[in-house]
Amino acid sequence: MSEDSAAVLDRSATGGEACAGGARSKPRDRIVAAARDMFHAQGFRGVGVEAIAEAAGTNKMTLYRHFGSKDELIVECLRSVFAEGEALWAALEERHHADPRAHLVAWVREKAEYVLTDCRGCTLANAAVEITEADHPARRYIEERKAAYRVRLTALCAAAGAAQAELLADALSLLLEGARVSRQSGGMDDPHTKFMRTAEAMIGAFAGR
Amino acid sequence: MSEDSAAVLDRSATGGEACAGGARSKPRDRIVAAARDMFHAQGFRGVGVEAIAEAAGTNKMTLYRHFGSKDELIVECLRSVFAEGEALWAALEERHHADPRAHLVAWVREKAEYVLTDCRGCTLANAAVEITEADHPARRYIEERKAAYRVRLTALCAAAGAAQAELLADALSLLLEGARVSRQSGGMDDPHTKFMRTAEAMIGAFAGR
DNA sequence: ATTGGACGTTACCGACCGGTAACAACAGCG
DNA sequence: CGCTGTTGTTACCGGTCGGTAACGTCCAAT
Repeated sequence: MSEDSAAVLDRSATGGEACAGGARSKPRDRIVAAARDMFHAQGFRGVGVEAIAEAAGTNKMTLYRHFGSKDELIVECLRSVFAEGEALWAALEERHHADPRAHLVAWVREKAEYVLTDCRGCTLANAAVEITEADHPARRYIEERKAAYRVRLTALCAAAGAAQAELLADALSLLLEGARVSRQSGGMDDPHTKFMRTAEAMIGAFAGR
Repeated sequence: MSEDSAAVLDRSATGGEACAGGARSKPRDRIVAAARDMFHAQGFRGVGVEAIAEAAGTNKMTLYRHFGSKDELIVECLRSVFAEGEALWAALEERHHADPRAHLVAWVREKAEYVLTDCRGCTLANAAVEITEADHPARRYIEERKAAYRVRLTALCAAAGAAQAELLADALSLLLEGARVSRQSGGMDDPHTKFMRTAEAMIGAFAGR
């Protein structure tokens, strides 16, 4: 009952690089990997640091040697999540750098698939819902990143020839965020389908066909 | 520091009836009223029963005489929130019973104003995000109510002459849910404005003009 | 006036949580 | 080899939380 979940999630947390041999990744990386999963699945307030350390195959003391507090660990997890999103965006950009409109609908498709796969929504948005302390460091970070994401999506919509790029970008954001939260609260079958259909219809309406 | 917040929220929690004289409403009603506010503002896991009882001008023991557990109280609060939504819907229906399309855009307007006013989103959806236990009684309730709300909105869209009533209803739901959560995570100025503009444009596209 | 039921008050319980101290084991590296 | 920095282990602290027991108080109905 003690070490049954140790080396299970021995992923390399830096990206997709293989960790040579049977060598475990460094404790810090395992901690943020485990914390990301558990925070996402059970909520930030629903997971204790001890459980995180155990799931990461280490212990609480080591965790606190790398992160000054649970709140710092939370912020680091959000950073990690956002970085992953950045990587996905960069991949899309590279694949469709010549055709912004194709980039945009590829983005919609990807997000739709993500909504289909994961039933616990956007970690950033969930954090905003769950972390209510106004001065929590995670709040500032979330706002920054959501804003940054918005200007990028707006730029893409503009590049795709949208009539009102900002309005289209915001509408798409609303739809996506709504699809993710609707997935959690039930009451709608296949929100990702509805998201994709409406989003693509919207792109068609704003950016010609 | 002890009884400074006692008789402050002495609202009659049954609706709009005036409570005659200076008579306080019953403890049970004050408890759910206080709990609703605090859960909404600070999250379900972020508020303790003792704080709720104190804010309601009573004490923990009385709270547990009315509610078997904190989880039961949570469900009761969700029930109360939903009942309030029902009342608002009924009022709209009565005012626009002859014109479903007017009813629909009035609904959009009302929700837009709500998004503008309240910065902590939909209590039902927040609960779905925050309460991660799969077997929590609140989960079942949320799913039921969201589903019920959906069939009603779909019926309204159909009555308003929408081409694809279900798709329109779901799209509006996505937009609304997205607007509410976007209000919390920042990154967008005036989500309610964007919600109203896109929603009305959508109604126009689906239900003629 | 008596009674019964709802409410208030205090104290308490066990469990958990975030965070820390102290010390042992272990690596790599000169 | 010895040294240094990272990790593992255990035990502990204060605080908070959900929930309960026991008893006192008040009011309303009979």
